[in-house]
Amino acid sequence: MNPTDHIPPVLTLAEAKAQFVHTWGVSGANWGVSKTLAQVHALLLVSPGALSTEDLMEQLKISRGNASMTVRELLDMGLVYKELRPGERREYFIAEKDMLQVTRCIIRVRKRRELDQMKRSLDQLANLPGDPADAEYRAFHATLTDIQQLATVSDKLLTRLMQAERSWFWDKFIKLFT
Amino acid sequence: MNPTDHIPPVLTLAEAKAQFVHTWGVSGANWGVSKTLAQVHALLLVSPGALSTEDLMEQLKISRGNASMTVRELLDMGLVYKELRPGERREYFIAEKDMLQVTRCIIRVRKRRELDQMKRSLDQLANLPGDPADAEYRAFHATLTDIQQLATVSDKLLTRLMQAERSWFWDKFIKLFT
DNA sequence: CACAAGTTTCAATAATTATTGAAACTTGTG
DNA sequence: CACAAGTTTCAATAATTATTGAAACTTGTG
Repeated sequence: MNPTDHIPPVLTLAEAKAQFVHTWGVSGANWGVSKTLAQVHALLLVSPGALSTEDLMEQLKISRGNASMTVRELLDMGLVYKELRPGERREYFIAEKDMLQVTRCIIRVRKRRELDQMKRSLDQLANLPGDPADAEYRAFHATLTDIQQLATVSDKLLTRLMQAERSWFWDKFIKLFT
Repeated sequence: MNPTDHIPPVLTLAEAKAQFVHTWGVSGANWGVSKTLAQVHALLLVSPGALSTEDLMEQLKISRGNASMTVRELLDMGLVYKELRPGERREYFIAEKDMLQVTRCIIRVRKRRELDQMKRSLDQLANLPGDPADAEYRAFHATLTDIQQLATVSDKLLTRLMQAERSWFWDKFIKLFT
């Protein structure tokens, strides 16, 4: 009896990939993107080569329209690239595999959606005139200013993280926290 | 003509508060909590005193059930406290006004929902055995390891931010980025 | 320019998530 | 313990968001 015979792999590679796609899909829903978007991203991340719309439809069992729109959104986010093959009409897609780049894209997209928009509304409100002698006004204004300051700090932190070079900020963080 | 006569306040305090509640509600939706939850939080943040369920229902035009569940969720998150008044059945609620505390609560809740759960699933997958001679397996494993490392760094960063004392980490960040 | 092989759009529909409101429950008091 | 004054639960419904799939569109080629 071969000594490795009795240690069967728990999952085949294909099964592990499928599970990753599933997991990433669930996580995506928690992150505020659609399950399909996360799954398409996951599938492209673990596929060595580029995939066509047809491949995505088939492997994830989604419609052509869904595949088309989702892929376009991933292209907009910068998480996926088009791969054109000479002499072929069909478009292929390949994921950005460098996790530093992926992180940057995700931070950029989420910052825009979650922070920038709020900041714009707050700036407007915080500058409103009011009677500085009115205690209620002062309280309101103080709360708003606090929130604004927080938003500003978060903004700058995220901007730095986004621009970080692997060599500098990133390594610094890894060293600090690993 | 008094020189200030022709500069009427653009909004009254009440209007500004209403607008803040609205803004915070819209932002809340982008942050992955329900609009109502964000609005209740906003209203409590800008109210000098504590409010009852009845007050919330009336001011935000929401049902009793909604108010009750939303307030409980905010209590669970640690963003809102109960205020009990001797001799009264009715419960009043007051928001945590210290923005450092508020930030901690939000980080904690979001980390749990968005990161911790994903990390658990990933850890399981990344430890799967496979044939190290298989290039496809190595690629898959490398991607997973990268993601895992990223998740770990994010986790530690957020944990630090969460435990940060105003005097230390917080000021450091403010200085670094303001 | 007609056609083949694709992609994109978008109205209809399905799936999901949030909200209502009435009934059940809780708790303090005479 | 009966009642008053609240709170909570949860099934039904409303609102929102995601998905489908067919029609319109695009683009390269004989």
